[in-house]
Amino acid sequence: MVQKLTPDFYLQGTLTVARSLIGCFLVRRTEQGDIVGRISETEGYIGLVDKACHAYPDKRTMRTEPLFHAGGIAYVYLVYGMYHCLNVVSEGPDIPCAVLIRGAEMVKGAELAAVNRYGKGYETLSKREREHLADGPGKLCRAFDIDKTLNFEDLRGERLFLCDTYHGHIRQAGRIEESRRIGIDYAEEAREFLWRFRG
DNA sequence: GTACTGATATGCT
DNA sequence: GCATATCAGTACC
Repeated sequence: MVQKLTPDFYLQGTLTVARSLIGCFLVRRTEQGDIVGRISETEGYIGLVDKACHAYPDKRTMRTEPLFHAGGIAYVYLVYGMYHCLNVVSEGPDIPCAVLIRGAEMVKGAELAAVNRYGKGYETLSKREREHLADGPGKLCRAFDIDKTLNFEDLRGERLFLCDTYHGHIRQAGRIEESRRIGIDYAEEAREFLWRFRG
């Protein structure tokens, strides 16, 4: 059975959501089957106080629009002209914030993920390739076939959703490590915030 | 394992 | 024009 995260889950504080997402399952439902990963790394971004957030300080543009919606939808954007990043929008409407999904461990659909990432079957991957299928935000989006067509997508929908139980797999999170976020050296004091979670 | 480099498109000054 | 919530490849150790 599959237990999707409830609407209330996404309305909690961003850092609570970021922390609670560790161990949850990200499901990408495609015509060929489900691609499923256990979320292992997240980062919180809080628009009103966080210079690293695209919506700082309360900056509402076409790009940041999803961040201003109520929690529970996807914010997908392009970085460095090449890679997509998936965020889970959190908290209520008009409070721009989200959780970046930075990495996942494959649970199901590794074959599909291998084709998406490397254009070849899982069995033909090197050990190195197998271990890095979705261990970064850009890699995860490639593996899960996530691009801007999923921007604004309802995360309780059919194409992309989050759950804490997926057919016998149950959320497990032991100790969760907090650390500084990655790739935001421009963000002054916000660099120091311990808003990255791993577990 | 770390260090460096180049590729690339979009959103904003 | 310029900066960017990244990655793969290479060269090391």
